[in-house]
Amino acid sequence: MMSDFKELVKEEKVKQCPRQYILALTDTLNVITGKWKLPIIASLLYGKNRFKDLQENIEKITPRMLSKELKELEVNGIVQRKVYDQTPVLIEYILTESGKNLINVVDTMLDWGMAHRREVMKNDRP
Amino acid sequence: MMSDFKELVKEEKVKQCPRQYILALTDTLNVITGKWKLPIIASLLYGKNRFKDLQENIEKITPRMLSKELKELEVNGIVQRKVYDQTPVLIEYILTESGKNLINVVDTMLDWGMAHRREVMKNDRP
DNA sequence: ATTGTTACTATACAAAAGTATACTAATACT
DNA sequence: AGTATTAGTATACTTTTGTATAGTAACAAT
Repeated sequence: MMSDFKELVKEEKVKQCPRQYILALTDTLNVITGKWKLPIIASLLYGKNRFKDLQENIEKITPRMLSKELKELEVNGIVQRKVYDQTPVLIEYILTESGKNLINVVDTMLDWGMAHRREVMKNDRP
Repeated sequence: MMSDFKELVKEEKVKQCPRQYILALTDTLNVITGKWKLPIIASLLYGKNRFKDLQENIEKITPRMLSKELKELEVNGIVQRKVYDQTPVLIEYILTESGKNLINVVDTMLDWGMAHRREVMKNDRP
C-alpha cells in the first residue's frame, strides 16, 4: 500500500502540495528540531521521566533548556506533566500517545541515516 | 519485522544509544531541518530542478538562502549539481539516490503529523 | 538554624539561522 | 552600446536558538 506523499509525487500533474500536508509536516518538524528534542524524547521512551533523571541522562543540558523544551513538548501534546504531592515533590513527564508514536518517525530517520552513510561510503571508494 | 530502534527501546536493560545511531539521526536532522530544506527537497522531487524554477516555486526564498541551502545539500550528498554548457548556461540540481529516498522520511513525518492532528482534535472535544 | 532535596526561574550574553537589498559575471540578442 | 537571461555573490542587519551562571520555593531531616 502506497502512502499519501508517494502518491502525490507520482502524479506529475499535481502542482501544489495540499495545505494540510504542509501543516502536518511543519508540526512534525517543530517537534523534532532543535538540539535537545530528540535526546529528551529518547530519554522519555527509555523511562527516564523525572526532571532530575533527564538532567543526568542528557549530558550538558542546562535546567533552563530542559524546562523550556519540556514546556514546549507539553503545549504541543507530546508529553503530559504529572504532579505527585509528596515530599520532596515528585513530577513525572509522560509521553502521550502521539509522543510514543514519534518512535516511527525516529526510526525512519535512523534507517535513512544508516543507509545514507552506506551510500556515501560506496561512492567515496567505488 | 521490527526495526532497530524499536528493538533497542524494548530492551529495558539498554542504557545507552549506540554511537552510530546518534550519528545517523544527526545526519538526518541536519538534512531536513531549517526553514527551506523540505520545500527545496519537495520541489526537486516534483521535477523543478533549476535555480530559477526553485526560486519561482518556493515563495519568498531569497537567492542567498537558496544558494546556501543547495550548497549544503550538495556537500551532504543529497543533490548533484549538473552544468550544461549552453547559452544562457543551464544548471540542474538532481536528487541523488539518498536524496530520493528521503521521501520515506518525509512520508513518515506526514503520517505522524496527520495522526497527531486527529489525536489533538479527539482530546480537545471528547 | 542549617543543610539537603527536587524542580525549577532570572538575567545577561553568544552563536546560529534567516532577511533585505543591491550588485556581478558570462553570454547573446537587437 | 544597451538590454535580457541565468545563476548566482556581497554586505549589513534582525531574529531565533542556545549557553553560562546564579538564585528561588517548598518542604523535611538533623
